[in-house]
Amino acid sequence: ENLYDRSRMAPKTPIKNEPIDLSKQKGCTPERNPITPVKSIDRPQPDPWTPTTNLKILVSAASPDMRDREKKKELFRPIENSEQSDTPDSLQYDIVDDSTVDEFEKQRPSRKQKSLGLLCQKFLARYPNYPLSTEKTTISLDEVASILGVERRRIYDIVNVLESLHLVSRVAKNQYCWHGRHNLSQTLKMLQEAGELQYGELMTSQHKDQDLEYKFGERKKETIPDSQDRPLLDFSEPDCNSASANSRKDKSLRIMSQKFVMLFLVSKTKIVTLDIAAKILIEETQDTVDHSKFKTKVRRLYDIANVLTSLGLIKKVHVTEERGRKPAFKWIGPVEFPEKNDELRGHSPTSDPLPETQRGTCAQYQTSATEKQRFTRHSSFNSAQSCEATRRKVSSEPNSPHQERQDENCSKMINLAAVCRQKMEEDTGSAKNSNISLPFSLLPVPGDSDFCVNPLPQAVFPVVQADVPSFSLPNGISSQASHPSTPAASKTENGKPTLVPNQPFLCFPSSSLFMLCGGLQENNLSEPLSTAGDLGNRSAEAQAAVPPTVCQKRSSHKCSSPSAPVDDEEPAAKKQTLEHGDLPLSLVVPKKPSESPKAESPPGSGCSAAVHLETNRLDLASPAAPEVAHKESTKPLDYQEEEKQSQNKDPDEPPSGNEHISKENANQPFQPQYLYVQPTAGLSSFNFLFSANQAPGAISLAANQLPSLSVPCVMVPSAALASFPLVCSPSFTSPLSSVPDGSFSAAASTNFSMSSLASTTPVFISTTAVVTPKVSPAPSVDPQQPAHPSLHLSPVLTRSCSAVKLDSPVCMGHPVTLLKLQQPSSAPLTPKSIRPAHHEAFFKTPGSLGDPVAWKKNEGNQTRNASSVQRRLEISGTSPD
DNA sequence: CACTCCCGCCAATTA
DNA sequence: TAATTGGCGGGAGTG
Repeated sequence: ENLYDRSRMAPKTPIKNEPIDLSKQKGCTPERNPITPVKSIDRPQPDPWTPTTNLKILVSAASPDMRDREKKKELFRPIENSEQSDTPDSLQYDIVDDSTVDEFEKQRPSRKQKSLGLLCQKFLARYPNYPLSTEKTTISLDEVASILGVERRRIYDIVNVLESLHLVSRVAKNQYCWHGRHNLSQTLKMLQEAGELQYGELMTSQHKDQDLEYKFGERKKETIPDSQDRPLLDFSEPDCNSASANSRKDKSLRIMSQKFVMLFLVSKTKIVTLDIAAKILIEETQDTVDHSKFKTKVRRLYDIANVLTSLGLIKKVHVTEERGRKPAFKWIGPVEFPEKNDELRGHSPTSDPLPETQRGTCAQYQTSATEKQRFTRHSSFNSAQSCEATRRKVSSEPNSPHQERQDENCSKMINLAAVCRQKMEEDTGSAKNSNISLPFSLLPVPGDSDFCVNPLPQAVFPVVQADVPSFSLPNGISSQASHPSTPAASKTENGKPTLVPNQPFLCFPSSSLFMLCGGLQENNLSEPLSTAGDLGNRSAEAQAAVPPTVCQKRSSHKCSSPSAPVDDEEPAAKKQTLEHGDLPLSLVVPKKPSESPKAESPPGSGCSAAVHLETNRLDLASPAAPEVAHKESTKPLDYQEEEKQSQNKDPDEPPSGNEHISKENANQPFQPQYLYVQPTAGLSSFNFLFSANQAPGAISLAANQLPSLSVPCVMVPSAALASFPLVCSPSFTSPLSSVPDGSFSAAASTNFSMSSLASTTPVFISTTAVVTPKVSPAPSVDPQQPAHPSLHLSPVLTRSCSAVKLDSPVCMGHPVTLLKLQQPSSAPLTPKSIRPAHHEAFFKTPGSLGDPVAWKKNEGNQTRNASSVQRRLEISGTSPD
């Protein structure tokens, strides 16, 4: 039949047919006519664009076989078209000339030419990215299929994915409506939100998965089945199923596509490997994990990926893991959706103006985490629902099962996420660990196209690759609460560091930095110390100060804490937040009452303290990224904090001073953020990372017990460490700390720094340490000075920087800079040599985090010196849970 | 051999 | 019941 048409057509319309046009247009973005569909109809076939076509026809005529082939798949034409676009016409011509047969064969589209991605491009080329609102472009599947010369089945593949992104909607049978990308950002935003909810945990830990994999490595793979086995998975699905029997739809490519996109949006690295995605999706499905299932999922993912690639949202990359190179896709689409982000952040420089709607969303976010979640869910779904409603049953009522489905999906997703998480945890060994790990997970950011990540087994974390331009994390990823506190300032563009709100880390493009840190809390303090000890560099004292015991305690705390709060719905929200927070913090939030006593100070005080801390952080950051300051300024830290507190409190019991506080701390802190300060004038050679968040309280406990130090900051001379950047951990505040906070006394910091300097490591730094009131080395510290959060910050920083800078002999000879962060006492750390191990170590964290204890022990062992520093950081990250 | 992923059977849905 | 959708996995093309 086709042949017929073609033959006829060809002659007729040698014109440029759509197909051809399409191919070319696509690049451009065909806005040409919205109406597209019509045309296709008009011209049944695309025709022969080029002489080739005619030739082909001739050829086909000549050889029946050929003809058959052609017929078989109309591909013929379309293919040719594609080919033309792809390949020089000359080839075709030549071929023709030579021999019909050969030519034919050659012409015969290669597999690539028939690829879904190419097909999709052609498809997309037909429609304008941003159609006029007025025009309503309808798409006739049959028509398109014929035009493109493919079977309908293929068109479904494309349309389903596009539909998942709301680029099209189904209007009626065989008819879709083209919307273009007008709503794409919104859709992505929704997906991001939904993804955060669903996968946030996971994703935050996305790496986790990877990490887990890494860590557990093979084992895990083996385990995969295990994971599948898990009931969790199962139940998750049930929901889905129960919700609706749309099993079929649930599995739909459409949903998979959305989930897949969510993974990207939630992923810090923006890179998702196929196998991980497949696992996650499978989990959701709860399917038993057979290999076959996995394979099937992967196939589907390729299908989806091809379409997304055509949309320019992702690109293929490879991630090198221990196991080897794995196919992965990197998100290259918009990461931030201005709308919301802006609000959340305050205003991000990068933000684009966006629709009001988004804003609204933002507002909600602010409202409360819980609400936010809901909101997101709804919003996303609603939109989806609406779409669906529209789509499938136009005739029938709006609320179609579809909606339900989606809702279900959402729930599923959530479940899945939970499940996954659990699994992860289990895999990890302990939930705690897993959680912990999550926070850290940074994936290496791929630079460009080929970015390869070398995952170290240990280093889960990633090493951030310098090249990575910038990646910013989605704001809300893990815990919303956190964000607010740190509005992230992301400057990706310049290579400046990006702050990610929730993220514990900031990535800097510059190669020199690495960072790491987890949340910090007392743990941090303690651990770091220990680690430091490991390093050996650092002052023994400091190390000594840090008692391993503390760590343990922490761990215990963690455990307890997690259990407590999470449960209710709110809790759910909270949970997430908490967990996230915790996780990142990783290590533990100590809960000891005893410790806390100081911390115990009334929650309020704690809060204040926290605030201060944050402020401080901000300050630090500010220099580097002014915007941050702005943001903060915009939003008072206090405010944020308060929110957090409130949230925290709710779940917990407010009164319990110690624990409560600790929790709060944990929560807040968990998102340790680091600010990267670019070397400013003064600091020429150093790069600093500051941890942005710290839990104010976190330290507190430690402090009490541990007199010692926390190392708030570490500075590393960039030169020396070429590869290293500095990391500073901000101060932690514990309740106690709060006092100290106030003071940014330089003296204290200074002292530390000095000590620290001793360490071999070139790096150095510390600043504020947490001072224990008692022990604090630097008595001088002012307990209270500080305090004003936002305000202070910037000034402080500047001050500190300038003031502090020293050339310290200590460091490798490099001048050392001290940062004073805040607080009184500080313990200096030493990052030791950092280098080698460090990456790994850091990365590992997650895994290692998994076992805090282990870590501690390890630390004791100090097997890895380098890592120690990292570890610390990591440690700090611990979460109470 | 591993990675991709095309192809189309055939079941689930819809008309 | 027929047509439309779309899950699914065999197995082919590529590197």
